[in-house]
Amino acid sequence: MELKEKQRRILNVAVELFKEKGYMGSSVRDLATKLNIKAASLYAHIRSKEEILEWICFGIAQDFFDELQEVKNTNIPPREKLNLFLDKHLSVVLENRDVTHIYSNEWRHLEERLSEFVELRRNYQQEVEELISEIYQAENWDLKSPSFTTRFILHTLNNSYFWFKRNSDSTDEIIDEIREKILFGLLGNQKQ
Amino acid sequence: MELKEKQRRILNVAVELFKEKGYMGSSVRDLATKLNIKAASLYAHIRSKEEILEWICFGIAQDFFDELQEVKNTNIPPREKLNLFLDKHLSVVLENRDVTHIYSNEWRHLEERLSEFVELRRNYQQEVEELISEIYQAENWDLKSPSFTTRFILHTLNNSYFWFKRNSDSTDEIIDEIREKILFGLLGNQKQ
DNA sequence: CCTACCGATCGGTAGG
DNA sequence: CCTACCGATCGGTAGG
Repeated sequence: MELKEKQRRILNVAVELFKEKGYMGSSVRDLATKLNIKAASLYAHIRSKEEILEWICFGIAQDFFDELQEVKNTNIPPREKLNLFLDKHLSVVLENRDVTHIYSNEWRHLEERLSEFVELRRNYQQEVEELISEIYQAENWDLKSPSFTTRFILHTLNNSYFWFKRNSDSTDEIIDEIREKILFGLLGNQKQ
Repeated sequence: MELKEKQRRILNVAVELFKEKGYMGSSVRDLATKLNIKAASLYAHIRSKEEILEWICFGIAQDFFDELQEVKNTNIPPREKLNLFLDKHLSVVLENRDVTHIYSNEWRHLEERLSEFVELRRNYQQEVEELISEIYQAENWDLKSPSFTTRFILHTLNNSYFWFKRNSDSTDEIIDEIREKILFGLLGNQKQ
């Protein structure tokens, strides 16, 4: 999925548009207008509207996979590995908020490559579940339902950008705050 | 917003449809087909497609408000009040998963009553924030950022149905599990 | 509840 | 990159 410069520009503008109006609520004419060209001219660079959605969904999915591989290849204690995974996944999310949002909410409008995408996501979830299980086992923590816990983690990470109104804090501070909430919840780190 | 029986049936079928295809991805013809009537016949019961979205979004918003009022009017210790709020809000969510999903993700497609909806939601968030602040103050817990914490709570509650693949557990068990995750996170209740 | 129909807009193609 | 245009579908109305 090597994109040319023009395609990259289309992608970026489309992300903005889809984020604002949703994929189904955005027309190729809307997109063309934002790019200061006519709708028909888009088709010199894209096969279809859906192809742009594929760029978005499969691109960020690949980023998540890459980051996971890095974590798995690192040789550090389990508890640090958990933190590293949370931090790395969060970095990808926070550096690609709009893309992550579209990835999370518009993937079902993929048609041609829908089943491929669903399987990719299932694989990712499966691999994260394995990582989590290993960590819990090594630390002797109690893991009631690995798949429930994995979905909790991924969904919470993928939507954490919603908790912020604006970018007043630095990304590192945001990551710290979210990691603490996920690990210890509302009260887990309160002196009760 | 008193709905007649026919309207209630339209509402229920629309919720199913919007959940599956999204509001913008659902046509009034799709909806009519599911109801075994012609698209034009719908307009004897609805003013517009948007009106159905209004029923969904404002209806569940009212449910959330009602539940919050009940919690506020109850005279119990602060810590129990927090649990009660979490349980009550979760009940509404879990008993109305599809409606909550549409409320969370499709509200921006309201046009006529968009600003009214946005204000209603801001008010709700504000009232929850007050409740949370009172509870933290009474318990002498540390509340760094009330509005961050409130958004964390609401967003986590509103999306918790995603963590479950199927309805194998009873709702009460689900509520317990989610409440624990929100209060104590992944590790807060582990013997470390 | 239906048939018949409206203007607007959709994603996309032909041809330059 | 454009103009010109395609058939399909959109939300919705008229009239019964």
